[in-house]
Amino acid sequence: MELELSLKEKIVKAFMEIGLTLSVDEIIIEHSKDPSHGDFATNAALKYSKQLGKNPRDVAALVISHLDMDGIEKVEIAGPGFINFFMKNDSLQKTVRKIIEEDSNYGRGEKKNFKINVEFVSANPTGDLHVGHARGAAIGDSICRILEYAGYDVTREYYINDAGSQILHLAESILARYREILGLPFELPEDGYHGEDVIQIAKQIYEEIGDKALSMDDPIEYFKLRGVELELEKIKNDLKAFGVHFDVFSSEKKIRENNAIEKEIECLHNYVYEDEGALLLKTSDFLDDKDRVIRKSNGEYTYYMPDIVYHVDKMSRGFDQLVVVLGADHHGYINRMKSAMMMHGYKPEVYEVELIQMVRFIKDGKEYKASKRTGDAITLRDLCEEVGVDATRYFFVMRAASGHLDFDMSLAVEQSSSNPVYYAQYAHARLCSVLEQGKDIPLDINASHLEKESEKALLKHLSTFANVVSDAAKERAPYKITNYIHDLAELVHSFYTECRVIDRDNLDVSASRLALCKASQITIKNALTLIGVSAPERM
RNA sequence: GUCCCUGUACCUCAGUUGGAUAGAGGGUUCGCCUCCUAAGCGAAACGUCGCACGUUCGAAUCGUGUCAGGGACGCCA
Repeated sequence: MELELSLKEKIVKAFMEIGLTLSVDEIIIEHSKDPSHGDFATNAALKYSKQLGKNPRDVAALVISHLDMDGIEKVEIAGPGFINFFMKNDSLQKTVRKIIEEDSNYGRGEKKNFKINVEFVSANPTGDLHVGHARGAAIGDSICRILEYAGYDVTREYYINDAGSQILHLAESILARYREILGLPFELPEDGYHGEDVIQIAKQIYEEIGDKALSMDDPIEYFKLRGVELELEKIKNDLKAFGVHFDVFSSEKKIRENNAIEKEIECLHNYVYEDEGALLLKTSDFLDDKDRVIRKSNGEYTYYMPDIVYHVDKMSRGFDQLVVVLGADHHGYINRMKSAMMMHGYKPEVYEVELIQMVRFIKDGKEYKASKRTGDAITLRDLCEEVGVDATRYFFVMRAASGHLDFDMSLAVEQSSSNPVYYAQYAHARLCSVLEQGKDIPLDINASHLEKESEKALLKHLSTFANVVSDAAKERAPYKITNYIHDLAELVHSFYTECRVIDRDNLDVSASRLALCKASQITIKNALTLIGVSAPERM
């Protein structure tokens, strides 16, 4: 069993015996930074002394007198009433066996039977994915990996806006380029897409069908369809190269079929009213500061309307929770959608938005704006080529999503300790190398010969992995994983420097240290996998 | 004007949901390879946690006010 959890249960039990019922979640275990404060500490005596009507130090003494000391070396009361726990070595050492036995499942949470739909990227299929999408992809995908690992059922979903006016502009732009290829007079639409990719798509369509589009009844409809397909194909390829896949692609066009929008309006009729020829939804009855237009006076629906249908559809597919990763400019949109969900009787919490803040690129100390190749905004493909997938993913998730991110491109390609990606990967490669060289020595999975401070510090950190995963999942915070990875790599490097692992004259110690190496290697790899970064065996 | 986010070392950011002497990386300075990967380790310097009250045993963390920066507020998506 998890070291911390069993400790929490012991504390709960002790409190129960002195007359206070607590749940395990209410107990906070801290990892002491100062070794003289023990391995773990709790503030529970301070926190609940008032409820017991005693002073904190007395409560601490009482708790200790009722504490099950199995696995605990000694306990101290410190300061105003902290309880410090000094664990027996063997209880820490048990984590080594646990990690090696569970291997690639170490840190995995129990099945929660809780279905979460995570929608991310959802870029319009009208061009390449740019930086904003890239960070959304890295964070969204990492959140999914972490949630799955923590035991949730996760569906990764991409919403394709394939019905709006921007798709019309795309089709018109492709048609213009198509006519250009055929040597016919053409005119690029003002709101069109003027990029190189549109020319490529026109070329491909010409290769597929020759000049047949000219004789079609409705060539625009064809170009819409094929254009979206081809743009989407490129997006999928870029995402695949970035290590991101989706379970479900939902199409706005499909959502609009079968009068679904009209039915939805009928369903919401209690909250719909007309004003100056437009149709509005009374979102201000809920969380919004004003009502929102759902159908313009010219009869067209605003984007908001199919979005409502789409999210109601998601809920009808049986999810307990919807998570949507959006750019920070969509901030005003959240309460609008929550309001619509509430009209359907859902709690507002089921619709949860993770806002992604802007990324600023720094190169050679200066802000860096444009892509080398196209002169336009930096694309996901540019990043994969210039910086590489591992570094890009690591950098994108290493800060809280809600914060602005400075992406130092010079640092990201640097192969040194300054670069956090290589720092972590190097730790993994080093461990692999040692394990390879000591492969003839049988591992001591009881890790019975670990005494040094650096060994114990490493062990302690390894034992907290599952807690970190669970926390990162609840908070939708992949950066907590990168923080964990960094700390782990640091401890590994310290241990490696202080402790000679392979020592043919001292095989007992070597066997224990190799087991510790194996456990560390597994944990680093599992953690890196959670953010989609590779764990190389050699560097 | 209304609402949201941010304010911690020279720079970029953590800070375990209110805990013990506020941390890490970059940058700067110094030391460490005859030995498992020096893509590494160790040490030094760097702080009014924007500011002021309040809540309590205890505040970077919670509340109120205030200052500064960014963003959102369309019959756009």
